[in-house]
Amino acid sequence: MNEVEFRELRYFVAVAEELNFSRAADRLGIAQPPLSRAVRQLERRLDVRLFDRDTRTVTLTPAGLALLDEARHVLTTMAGLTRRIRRAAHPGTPLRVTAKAGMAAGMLRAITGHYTALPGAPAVDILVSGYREQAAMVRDGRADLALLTPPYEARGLELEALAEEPRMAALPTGHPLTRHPTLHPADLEGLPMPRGPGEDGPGPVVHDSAQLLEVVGLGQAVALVPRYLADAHPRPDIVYRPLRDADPYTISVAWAEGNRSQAVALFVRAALELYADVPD
Amino acid sequence: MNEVEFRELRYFVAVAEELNFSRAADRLGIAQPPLSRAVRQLERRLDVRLFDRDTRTVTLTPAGLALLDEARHVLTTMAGLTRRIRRAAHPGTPLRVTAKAGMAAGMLRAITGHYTALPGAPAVDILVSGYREQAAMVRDGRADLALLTPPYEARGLELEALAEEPRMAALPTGHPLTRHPTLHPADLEGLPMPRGPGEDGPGPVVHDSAQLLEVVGLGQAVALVPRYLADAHPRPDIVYRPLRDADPYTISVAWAEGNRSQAVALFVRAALELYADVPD
DNA sequence: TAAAAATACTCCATAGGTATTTTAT
DNA sequence: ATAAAATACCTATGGAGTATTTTTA
Repeated sequence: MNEVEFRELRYFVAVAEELNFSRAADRLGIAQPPLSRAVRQLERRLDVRLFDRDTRTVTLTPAGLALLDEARHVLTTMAGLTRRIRRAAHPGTPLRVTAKAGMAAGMLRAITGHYTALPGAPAVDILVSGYREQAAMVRDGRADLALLTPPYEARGLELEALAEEPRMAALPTGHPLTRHPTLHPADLEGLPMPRGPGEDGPGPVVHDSAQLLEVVGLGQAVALVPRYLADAHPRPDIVYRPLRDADPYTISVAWAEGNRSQAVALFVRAALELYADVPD
Repeated sequence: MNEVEFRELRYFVAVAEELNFSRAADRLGIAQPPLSRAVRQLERRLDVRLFDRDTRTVTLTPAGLALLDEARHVLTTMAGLTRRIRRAAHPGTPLRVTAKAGMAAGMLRAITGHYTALPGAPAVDILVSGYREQAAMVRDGRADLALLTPPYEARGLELEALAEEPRMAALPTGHPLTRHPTLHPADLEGLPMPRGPGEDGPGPVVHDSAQLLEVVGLGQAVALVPRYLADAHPRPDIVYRPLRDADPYTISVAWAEGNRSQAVALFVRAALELYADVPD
């Protein structure tokens, strides 16, 4: 037995995240000594030191850092695979599609309608998902498909572009820039922009588009939003202005790399039939 | 312990490929009963029947078929990860780059020269690889990087486009189509084209570009080849003609998804500095 | 009847637990 | 003095082996 096992990767990731064997063991629900031994065994198998450790501090070696990223990916792939296979076996389970609240309204409803009319198509559950959570939900199998807008991490996903939405600048009413009928991305340079949790930079942190519009309306930031969002949320405290020469949002449908299920393929085909106006 | 383990996937894939527990056990170097039990345990864990089996025949269920593809992918990812981490830990190991014989000559030599001049860049080993084997070599960790031309399976890879090569039609001397100075892809419709091992269709099977040119020269087929190949192999028995409106070959540099090693990043940067004439 | 999977059992390698020691702060 | 990893030792789960039975082409 000289092969790395999943359990060892799970243990390694826990230690790498806690940087403390005792806490990691606690989190894993095992005792500390077996965890120490399992990590040592992994190091032996890979013939690599993954942690520099003394009795007070644990730090990742460069090799450990490289492994951490890849091991996380393997684990989520595995989690997703497990969920998908479990579901695939029980026929009649609805397809789970996730999208941001705002965009889902029109586009996802249209695709779903078109899809469920097809012969042999199962029911569709629409999942609302948190800020920038769609890609992760597809990767780990909580959803079968997602409608995505950038930015997203494409790793572990397969994508098909569906549509391009022009972007609008959202400005607080009365902002000096609102005097211009159209704006250029450079005009917004240096102004505070909202950011998602986890992103860094200046500007207020927002968790969804409602909060984003709120902080713009209060004059705390300006934002770039796709046009569907502007259309769906006319507000007296916000003025939208079209942007010249900004990259449009490309809205894509995504599914887990390697998912060859009939239902997923049908859904993608339905989506492309309705929306495929983007050249490959 | 309710988690699927790596070993179970290996066992499952062996049985799925052999469709015979005894032979699979033999291949795995274990006895048949533990293999049967391991597969049953996997089925219990996934709560899915993977094989329909009686004592005479073993066949994959639809769920099993779906799992096979994904399990293979997880196994090669894991094999690649292991190789990469093992190598990453021993500094000074040369970077392994693979490409087809024909193209490697110019492009890979140029990139390698540019790369090795950089400070901190390790040596580079150039690996020759078999027909359409480059992507697989990167996925399973035998190579760190590859120069690829279509068609290839992008799963598990990250890519950066480097250059576009126009395609030429390779025709046997004296072929009626050689009377036209340029051709259109439609002109070749229906003619026998060489194919790689594993591809199906009419036309002779070839393993490398030398064989490909040979069968063309013998009048057994016509072929589409990138221009560098035409330039490198002028032959009296073959006439090359430019193609109008054919998709060019996009030559890309590829590395394993998630490989964030310094040396790989440097190499990609060196490649892009020399060849990045392709818009993103 | 013969080939192949399942069952029954035995064994032992190893994952995991408890108690203790070592080490660095 | 203390927090945390390593070591020592024990237990038991379950992975693997051998022998045998069951099943069906």
